[in-house]
Amino acid sequence: MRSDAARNLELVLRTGARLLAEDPSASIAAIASAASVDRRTVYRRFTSREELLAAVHRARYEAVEQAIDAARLQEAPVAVALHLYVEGIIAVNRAWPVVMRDVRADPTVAEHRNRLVKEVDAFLVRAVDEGLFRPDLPLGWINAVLPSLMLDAAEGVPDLTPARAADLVVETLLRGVGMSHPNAA
Amino acid sequence: MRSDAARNLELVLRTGARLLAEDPSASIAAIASAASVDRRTVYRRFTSREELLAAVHRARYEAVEQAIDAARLQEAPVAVALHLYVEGIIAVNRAWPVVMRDVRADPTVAEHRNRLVKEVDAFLVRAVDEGLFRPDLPLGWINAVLPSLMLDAAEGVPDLTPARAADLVVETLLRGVGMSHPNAA
DNA sequence: ACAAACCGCCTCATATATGAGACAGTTACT
DNA sequence: AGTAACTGTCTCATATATGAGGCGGTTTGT
Repeated sequence: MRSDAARNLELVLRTGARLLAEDPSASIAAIASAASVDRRTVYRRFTSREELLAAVHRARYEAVEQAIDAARLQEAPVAVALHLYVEGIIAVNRAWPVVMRDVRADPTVAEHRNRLVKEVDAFLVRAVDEGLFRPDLPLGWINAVLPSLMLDAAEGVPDLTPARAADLVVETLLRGVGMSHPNAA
Repeated sequence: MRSDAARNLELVLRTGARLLAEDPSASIAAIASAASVDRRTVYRRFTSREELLAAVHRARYEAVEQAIDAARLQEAPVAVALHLYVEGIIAVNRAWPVVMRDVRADPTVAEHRNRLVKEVDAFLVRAVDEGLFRPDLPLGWINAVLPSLMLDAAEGVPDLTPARAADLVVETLLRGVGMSHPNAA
């Protein structure tokens, strides 16, 4: 592939992620226009709209995979792994702000996603076993709350660096935002 | 309005909320079909698609308003008000599962929403003042986290009643899901 | 039972998004 | 400099969603 083509491809993917996050039904024309590229250029690279969507999701999940690998979810101490994971995902959420909703679209993407979800699930179980999380809560609860918090940190407090935002997420997750706990006062 | 027309209207609104939550670009035809009603019936009641969307959002925010009023955010003790508010919103999220994203659509709806947001903001400030929440966090953080948690509680743990789900949200919000705090063990 | 309201179904017009073909002009590598 | 790759533009076909008019039949309220 020629270098300018590669640049355009990257640009289309990133612009697509951004626009689709704001409006999941953004048209190819709108994406192309926002990327300062002709609509036809997009259609030359991706045969169909679905293909572009799949490519954007793929880009995102590759970034997620890198973050997961870097967090060493199975080997590192749980507290460390948790922080690394959260920080990585916050960065990914900012770089690839794709909506999580219609993930079931492409089968390859779904499979990729399921593999990563399984890894995180295993980590959460380990975190409970090793006493980081309370075991008396519905298992699905932490699983639901953690991604929400990471999304809030990515979008809700954009001034914070990923590292500081991760501090906030982990602290909120583990101890909450209430006043009365040992480390307060 | 005739009674059967009222029933159909209600049905369309509820079905619309459900479908639009799953897929914000759901067509009028899809909504009508899911509501076992002809497409033309919808268009008779709502001149345009925007109008239907606005009506659905209006229905949701009226329910939110009821929940806020019932919580007595300014008079009741903060802990009580918080719990009542959370429980009410969880119920609303289940009854009117509208996406929060494109709220900026209709001006009347946006205005309505802003008024409610302001009320909740004031309550959160009071909660900090009265020592329920830690004051050393970005003000926007609790504001971002609370709605996410209420959404997670509505969708992520559907088996729990609104009251039990509210317990979970409040406890998670105030003390987190970590192991080491005074009430554990 | 009767009049009005309402619904379902047909049809039509319009707008917008998708996808592809062809070709001239420009840009990148060797 | 020359070749291959790439892009922009124009055009066309197709599909789908929106919105509205009209009409016969059904349901509701009195």
